[in-house]
Amino acid sequence: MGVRQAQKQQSRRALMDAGLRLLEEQNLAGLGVREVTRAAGMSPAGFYRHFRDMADLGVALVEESLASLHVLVRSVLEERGGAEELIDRTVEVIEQHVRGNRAHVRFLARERHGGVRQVREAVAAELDRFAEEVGAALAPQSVSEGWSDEELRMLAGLYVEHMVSTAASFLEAPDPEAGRRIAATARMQLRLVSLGRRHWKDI
Amino acid sequence: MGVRQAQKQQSRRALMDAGLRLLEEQNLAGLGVREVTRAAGMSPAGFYRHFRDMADLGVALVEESLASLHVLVRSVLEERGGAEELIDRTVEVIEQHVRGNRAHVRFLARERHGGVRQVREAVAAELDRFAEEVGAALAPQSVSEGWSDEELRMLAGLYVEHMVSTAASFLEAPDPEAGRRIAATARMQLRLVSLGRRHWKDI
DNA sequence: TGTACATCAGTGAACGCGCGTTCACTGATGTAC
DNA sequence: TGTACATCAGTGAACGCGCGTTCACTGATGTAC
Repeated sequence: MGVRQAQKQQSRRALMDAGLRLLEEQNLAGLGVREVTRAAGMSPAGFYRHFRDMADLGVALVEESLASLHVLVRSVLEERGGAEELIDRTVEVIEQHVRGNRAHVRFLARERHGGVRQVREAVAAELDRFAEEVGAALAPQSVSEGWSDEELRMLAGLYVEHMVSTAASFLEAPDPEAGRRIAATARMQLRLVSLGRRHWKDI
Repeated sequence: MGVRQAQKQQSRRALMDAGLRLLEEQNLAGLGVREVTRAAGMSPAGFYRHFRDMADLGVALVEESLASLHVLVRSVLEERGGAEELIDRTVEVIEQHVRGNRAHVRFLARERHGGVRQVREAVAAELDRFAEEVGAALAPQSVSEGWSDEELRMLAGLYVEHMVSTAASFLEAPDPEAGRRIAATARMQLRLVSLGRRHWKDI
């Protein structure tokens, strides 16, 4: 990649970083081209060398945010161990991810039901893919014996939804103590779901 | 109430209705005073006879939206019957509520993690109150024997979170068939949680 | 009931401002020979 | 290596526009007697 390409890439990053930072306190729909370019140290017109409009930048941010979330989900699904350890590990990984990617997580929580259709749809489509992936990982487990595709999808959806809402809760935690309470609650909830899962086929 | 008061009330309603309608397609943070007054058939300056600013109108809408949700939650909690009927009834009530209050539900989903702090906090506080209320209703049930306050709060939180996410799903359903799928999934998820709940004290 | 005055919801004009987008441009980087 | 031209990321000025908010006002409603 030539110097010019590298510089362009750098400017694009600066715009996305500025956007991400500004979006911690406001909605994508309320974010302005001038605002972002100002924060990125660029002239307003320069924005258009990278994005068609703000929605376009939003979609780019969704892709980036969900890519890092994808890594997270995959890593949890690959873990092996007893139910209890898996639950502890899951909650721990969510908490760490939120800590390390506050802006991305906040952006997703905020724009998931936000005012920009393209962005909403991108988030929804990606969460569906997560659910599918989780479902595929649950299928071969012995506890899932006799489960239909529909039942697996239902369970996967419950897990994904729980992950999202737990991440959003961590985001709002005002202090470490609140974080610990959220983690404890999330672990109990996962334990309860796991129990229900084990007894699903008891008739 | 005199004629003048009644007319003022009517104008206030017109502003809130216009806001609610406009917020189906955008965020509160992106909504303008002129936009709302135009939609409500009032001059821009008239807005300030009713609200300090848009955030103020937002908080009024939260209160209204959550009042109707409160009625919903209460009605479900008061129902009596077998676990299976209660689950069916719960999902049915959620679906009906979304059908009859689309704009309010959408507003809540959108602004729960939206860009206006006051509004976010109002929603969070009210959802906490719901969870507490649900917890109080669960406590006396025989299945809850031996459950600590913490455990009851954890379960109540799971139910409230599930209600919110199910309502949001109904909102996005493009056709009746999708609605039926969402309802079926929600019922199964509640059944699974109910199973976990019954086996929570099995050691 | 009638009259004189007070209240105040809603108006219309005005303000200064920052917005998104366009344009011709500049000058560093890339390419062909 | 050097030269001549092409590309194109980023600039700075300009545009027209709708914004939030203020202000003095109007006229219907309310109140006191």
